[in-house]
Order: sequence, then C-alpha cells, then structure tokens
Amino acid sequence: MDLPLKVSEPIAPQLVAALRQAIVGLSFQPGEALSEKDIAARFGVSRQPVREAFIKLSEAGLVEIRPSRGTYVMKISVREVANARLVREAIESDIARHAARLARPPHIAMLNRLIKEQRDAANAGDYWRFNEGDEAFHRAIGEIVDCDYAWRVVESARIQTDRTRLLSLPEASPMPLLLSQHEAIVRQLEAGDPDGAERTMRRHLREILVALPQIAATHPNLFSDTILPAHTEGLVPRD
Amino acid sequence: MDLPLKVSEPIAPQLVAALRQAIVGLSFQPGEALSEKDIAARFGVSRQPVREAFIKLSEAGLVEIRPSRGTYVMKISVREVANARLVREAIESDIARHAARLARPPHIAMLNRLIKEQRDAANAGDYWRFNEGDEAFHRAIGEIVDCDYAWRVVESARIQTDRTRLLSLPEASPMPLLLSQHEAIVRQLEAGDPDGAERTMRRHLREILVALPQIAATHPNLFSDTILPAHTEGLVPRD
DNA sequence: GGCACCATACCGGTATGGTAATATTTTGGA
DNA sequence: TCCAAAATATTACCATACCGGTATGGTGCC
Repeated sequence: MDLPLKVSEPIAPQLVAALRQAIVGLSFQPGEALSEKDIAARFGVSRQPVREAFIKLSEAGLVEIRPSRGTYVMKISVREVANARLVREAIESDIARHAARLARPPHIAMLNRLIKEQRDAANAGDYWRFNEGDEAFHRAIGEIVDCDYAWRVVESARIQTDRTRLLSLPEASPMPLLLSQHEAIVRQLEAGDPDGAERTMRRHLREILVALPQIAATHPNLFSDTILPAHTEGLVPRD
Repeated sequence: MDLPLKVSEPIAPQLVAALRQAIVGLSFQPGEALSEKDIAARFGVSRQPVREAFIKLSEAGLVEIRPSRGTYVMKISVREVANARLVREAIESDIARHAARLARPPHIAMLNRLIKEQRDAANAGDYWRFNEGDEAFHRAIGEIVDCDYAWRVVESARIQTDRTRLLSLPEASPMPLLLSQHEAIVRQLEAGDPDGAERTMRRHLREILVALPQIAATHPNLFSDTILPAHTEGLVPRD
C-alpha cells in the first residue's frame, strides 16, 4: 500500500486514490491522526501533493483538517451515511425514472450481463465481488441517462455509504434480496415503466438503512454518532 | 475586486469566493486564461493558495486546468447546466417531499417572511435582490429537513445553473410566475401535502430549461455547446 | 501534591525556487 | 518568400524553507 506511485504521472490524484482506499478499507482507523510529513515520507514524495490530497479527502468527508493541530480520519457518522443515502435515493431513483424512458436493447443486455456476474459472485459467496458488481450495475444505469454530473455526485455519496460495507454482515443485507431487486429494476426498465423503476430503486437504496443502526452498535469506536436523522423516519423497508 | 483579502485568515478560501464571484459575474470572460502567477500578483499573495483555489474551482466546473499549459475559465455548457438542473430537481423535489412531513409552524413563518421579501423585490423590479431571495427560500426549505449534505450538493449544482442568471432576460423567467410557485410550495408544505410539494418543486425547477436555449443562442461566444441532453426531452413546462 | 508557567516539538499554511512539458517566437536554409 | 527546426517564454507541478499557532512534558512555585 505504501509505494504504488507511478512516476511521471500527477502524484496528488494517486495519493487521493490510495489514501481513500486505505480509509474506507479501514487500513487507517477512524480517529487516527495523519500528518502531512509522515504520509509524505512513507510515499517518498514532498508534503505539497500530500496536502492537496488531504484537502480533497476533507471535501469528501473522509478526513478533518484542523489547522495547526493535525489531520484526522473522520469517524463514520450514522447521520452522514443517512444523509448521503438520501441524496443517492433522490438522484438514482430519478435516474432510474429517466432510464425507463431512454433505455435501448443494448443497455438492457449490458445490465443483464452485470446481473449474471453478480449472481455468480453470490453463488460463490464472494461478498467483495458482489459489491463490485453492485457498483458497476448502478453506474451502468447512470450511463443510460448520460448525465455524468449526476454520477459524480452519486460517487461522492457512495464514499459515505460504502464506509459501512466492510462492516455489514451478509445477513443484514442478503445478496439474494439485493439481486432480486436489481432484476426487478431491469425488468421495469425494459418494460418502460418509470413509476415502477423509481419505486424499486428507492426501496433498493433504503436497504442501506436496515443494517445501519446495528452496525453502528456493533462497532461503537468507529462511529462518531448513532442517531438517525429525522428524515429517515418511516423509510426502513423491513422490520 | 482585487484586494479584499483579510490577513491572518486562510487565504485560499477567500480566493475561491472572490474568483468564483468574478467568474459567475462575468468579470472574467469564459475562455479567458488565468495564470497562477498573474492572480497571485494581483492579490498580493503567493502562488500556492492560488493554486489550491484553482483546484477547487476546477472541481466546481468553473475552470479547466490543463497541465503545463494553463488554467482557463470554462465556457458555459448547456449540457452541464441541464445536468446540474436535473440533480437539483432530483434532490430538491425529494427535500420538498420530506419537508411536507417535517415542517413546523416556525418553518412556515420563515418561508412566508422570505416570500414577502421576494415580493417586495419583485414590486421594486429589483431582479438581483429577487435572485438572492430565491436562494434564501430554497435554502430555508433544505434546513427544514436538516440534511446539510444534500444542501452542499445543491449549492454545487447552483453554481452551474446560476451562471446563466445574469444573462437571462426577465421576460424569460418572469418574477410573478416564480413567486406564485414559491407561494404554492409553502401552501403545500403547510398542508402536509408531499405529492403536491414535490410536483410543484419539479415544475418550478424546470423553468430553468425554458430560457436556456434562447440564452445560449443570444450569447454564442460564452457557450461551449448548445445542445440539450436527451434527458431533458419533454420536460419544458411551457411552450 | 497540585498548579501555573515555559521550553520544545509538531502541525498546517504560505512563500519561493527548481523542473519538465507545452506554446510561441525566432531563425536558418532552400 | 516560405517552411521547418531550434531557441525562448510560460505554464502547472513538485520540492524545500520558513512562519505563526497549538499541544505537550517538564520544572519550579505555592
């Protein structure tokens, strides 16, 4: 993890990717201090690109820069995860609605291909590959609508919602359920059913809320809060 | 515009604000080159904070950094404006839906106060003050739901949609119409009507699309493209 | 033993110098 | 006169040095 930097390519973006992965992958513990100097020494670069990487990570909500004091890995916030989830639901459900209008046979074929990959991963019990497939599936729907701006926003929000993925027990968000929801969405896109696609996508993304309180309760030291914001009331699909 | 910088406060954020205002206010023409050195000299600071400000502005889509070549003010893109508008509609309509559930009398009172201010501005024909009131109104609805993450996203998107504001003729988006839409939203929030509030907010934000092609046609040198993306089809409320 | 004070180390923020890559201008040859 | 190639200028990017502010550990006083 320490020295994957390619020379003669911009350093700062590489650092952003590496540090981001280290944080969401829990190689850096929430609350831990990261100093510009240490990271710079570890990667064999100067402080300047490290500083720029820290700024980007702070905008993503992964670290907090406290001037003259230090930079710290942000603890996971139930509130922030729920807020990011709300943004994802708003945008991705709208995207699904538009996609039901704009989807063409090649798009449907691609989505079915991705679902097949996910099914293979689920059958193999490969939770990690299943998650990668999930990301690819959601992105593929976004590409139908051709609104890259929306997708940049969703990817930012995903940084927050994905922080709990490694912690979430498979039982809390069972792969067969998520897979069946993906299949339903594709059927509705193919049928040109905007209402149905929107409804299913909203339901699908609300699954994130099901396991969230439980995860926070299981890992109290990784979280800065445990209270769901008011706007999540009545949204949990299963009880 | 050149030297409003307060000493002993972080310089980079001040530069971001100043440059952003200069760009959306057309003090810098779209396509114009901005060099780190020039800006640094003009504000009497070093190149480093200028560089950080440029990075932030590039993330907002206001400038484009071309390595070893220069930094240029991005031309307004009809496509980007429409994409940002889609994000605003998705989030703000969902926020309105939640707000209809969460609104309390003090919130309604605040919204009515803001509408009154806007009505005064409209009666005085003060287009600029009217726009400020618009921003305050939308933000106030966001605060009802208490999802600051959503609001950060909306503010980013607003940077794009607001770039055409100075160019939009009052006739294209008449103040009385926008005002009446605001009033309708408040009535629906007060009545606890989520469907109505969402519907009206969507309609309200689609007004942006009405004048957009016309504005682009009037100022071809400020735009990099003039074609609306596919997802805007059938969304223009009036013809 | 407890508390105020100070020296020291460390942090992020800024200024400045150097470097490789690109754009522009100049120049030399046909 | 024209075109290509070399010289120059300018750019963003990185490295290094310095600055003021903050935390911390030790010391002397009460």
